[in-house]
Amino acid sequence: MVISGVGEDFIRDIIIEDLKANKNEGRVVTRFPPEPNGYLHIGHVKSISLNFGVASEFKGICYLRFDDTNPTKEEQRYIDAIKEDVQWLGFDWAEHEYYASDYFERLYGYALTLIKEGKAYVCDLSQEEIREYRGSLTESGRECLYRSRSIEENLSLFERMKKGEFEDGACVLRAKIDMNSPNVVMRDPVIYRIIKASHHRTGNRWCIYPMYDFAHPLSDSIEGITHSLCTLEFENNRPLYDWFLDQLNIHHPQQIEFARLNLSYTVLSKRKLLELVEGGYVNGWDDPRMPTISGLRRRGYTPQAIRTFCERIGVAKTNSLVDIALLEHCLREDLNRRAPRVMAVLCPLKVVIDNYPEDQVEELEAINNPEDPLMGSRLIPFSRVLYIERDDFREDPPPGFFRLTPDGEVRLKHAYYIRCEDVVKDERGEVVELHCSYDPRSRGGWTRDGRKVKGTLHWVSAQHALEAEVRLYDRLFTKPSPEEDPDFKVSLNPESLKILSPCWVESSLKDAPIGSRYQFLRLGYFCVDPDSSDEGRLVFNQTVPLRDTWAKIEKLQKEKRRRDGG
RNA sequence: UGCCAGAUAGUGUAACAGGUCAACACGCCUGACUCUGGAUCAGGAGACUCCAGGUUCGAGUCCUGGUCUGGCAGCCA
Repeated sequence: MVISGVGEDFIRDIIIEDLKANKNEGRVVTRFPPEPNGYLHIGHVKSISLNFGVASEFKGICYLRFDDTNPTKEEQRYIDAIKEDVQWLGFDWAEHEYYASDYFERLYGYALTLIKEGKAYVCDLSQEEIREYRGSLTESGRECLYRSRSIEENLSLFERMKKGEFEDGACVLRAKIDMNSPNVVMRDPVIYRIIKASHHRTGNRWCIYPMYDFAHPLSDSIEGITHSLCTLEFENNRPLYDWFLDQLNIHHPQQIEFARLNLSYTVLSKRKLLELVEGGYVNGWDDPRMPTISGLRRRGYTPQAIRTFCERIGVAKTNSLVDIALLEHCLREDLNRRAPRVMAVLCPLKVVIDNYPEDQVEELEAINNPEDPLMGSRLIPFSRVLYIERDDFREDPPPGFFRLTPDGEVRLKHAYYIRCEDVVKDERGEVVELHCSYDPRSRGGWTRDGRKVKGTLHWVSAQHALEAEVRLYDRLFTKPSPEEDPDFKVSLNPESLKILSPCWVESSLKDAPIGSRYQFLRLGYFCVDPDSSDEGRLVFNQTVPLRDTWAKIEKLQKEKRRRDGG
């Protein structure tokens, strides 16, 4: 029952203690309760992973419950998207798909019980008046005269609310608790409001809807939840959560709060993500730059990488900001194992092998994944005209550069050693073509003479290569915590998307299915974007670049030069 | 001048009911290896555990008092 290795946290500690004490007869029941008013993002995965993880570790069960108590904000399409995302992540709620709206009748009954016991009343105060009467953080509130209405009157009024006799906002049902409570949440909170709007599941059956504070604990109780895990901002609401359950004297789950995930260089709030979508700052909820599940999926993230990440960040009560580098590390770790290697040239530079026969084509063997021999190998065509990466040639190489240079020799991966013999430039002095010679003895990328050739380049045969569009992504924001600005959009990264075209990829990618992931050798991981078409249009998304030691060295060199240069 | 919560290397988490040199991961730095400057491997730097007192043979862990940070005044969740 105790988890091996990592995965211990204060919540699991509590559950272990509860189990020892035989609380809940040894059952562990959790739930993931999204409101269907937006798309899931990686912050939600922390909660999903916790709830489903805890349940499975303790031989319990986790439900998926839609918290759909506000018809003005919720939509069926969000429910569909949420289900797809949770499923894609690999979590299984089996037949336990529940809706708070399924409990509306029972919740209404509980409200009647409270009224009958003199613990709830209908209040006619306007929204502004309620706010005034509530007092402030430092001053206690005041009781209004509606608070002393008779039970009969409350019953009849509430009935009329339900029947639709009043307009939206005309009155509300409130719990009668304590207007002087130091906790503002307890100052007679609203538990039912009138909303004459069609609900995505109950249609027009109801015109009164329960508030979260009322619906949530009762839904948890109805379902027999044992541990109700939620984020820190609900800490203040816990006394109210407990109050309803105590007053109604029904099954009482334990609410436990943990810190939500914050990730550097992005925002994780539905409201802000919606703003990015609606403001056209990104191309929809599934834009590969978005931290939404659908965005990450389109970007090429694997469910496993995301789940591993959520396990490694741990669960605690301190507000924290997790370095996105950890997410990227988990991603690379997973992709390194599973992604087949292929060759692709993003910024092409033409290379002509002068001593290679004009119309000869050779098929060379290339291993698909050195991390996994079982993935086998494939044949790739080699011919006289090739493309290599522009960055892989320097006419005037900086120290430590061991790629192609005038008169220098490098290895073409899986192919031959080549030597640069001539550099062709256009009228502006731009290098447009390289003339090289190859060493026939080095076929396969190796010679017996013990020659040391340090640089190895990826390449693609010009006549065989497929044209592709490649989309490069960078962090969405330029600051680690964009939310610290009054307008988080000021630190949006203007270079978060770069479109490269034409790029050239090896011919084996011809029928690569949408979503399939590859390592473009020496460049990074890429996946096929849905914008690709059957007619041969190929679009790749950069999922994450490979660690690039040379880029780091060169950056340091440049910085040093700038400093020394004064 | 309210209530609640939190504070451990750059970042995130540990340290089991006070007891080996405060651990692990990411990141960073070295080096080895390598047909990916990838991966892998080996090593290293980095924390007076928010502060000040106290209890104790012994405190990150307990007590007292501070400081700082976060949350709360929707008919949102």
